[in-house]
Amino acid sequence: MNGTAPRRGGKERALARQHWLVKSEPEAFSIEDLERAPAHTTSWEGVRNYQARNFLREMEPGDGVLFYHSNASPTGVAGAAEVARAAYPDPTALDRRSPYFDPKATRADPRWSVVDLTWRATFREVISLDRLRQVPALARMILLRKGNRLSVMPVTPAEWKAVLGLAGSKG
DNA sequence: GCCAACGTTGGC
DNA sequence: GCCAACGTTGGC
Repeated sequence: MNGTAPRRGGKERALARQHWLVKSEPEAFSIEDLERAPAHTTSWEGVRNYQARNFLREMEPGDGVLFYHSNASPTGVAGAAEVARAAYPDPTALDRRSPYFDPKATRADPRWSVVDLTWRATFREVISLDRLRQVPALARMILLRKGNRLSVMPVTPAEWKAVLGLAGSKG
């Protein structure tokens, strides 16, 4: 008993994959861009909101991610991805030439995090906001709450299932 | 382009 | 610690 045995943070996390939604303006980075990226994978850079960052830090490899197009036509869920690598420091926060540079970030305290995401699917049609709002199972989705501006947010298993169901059906 | 909603900053 | 000013997000 040397007290160094690692404490697993609860079995529930090891058993249950979690689900998330990330937003992106397709003009900046779209689901098609992710599909075309090397190894279908990108690091999710530039999150500069603490609540969103904290969600990034909860992600684990294998978690499912809905990919949402904001400021688009139509705006809506455009595809799905998967967490490929858990959170690590966002290098763009320390890069003076990056639009995401944060003068308050330091190597000792980088402040911001990224995860790596791998493309899983591009939906044949974007599931529009209007469509999402019609689905009773999604009534409480964070995405649909008035005034919501989070760019990274959790999705319940039921919501995940419902959205993928819409993606698989004709709409 | 407009504007509501929200987060952050900074003066006090 | 309060809160007004400001900047940003994102739907329309």
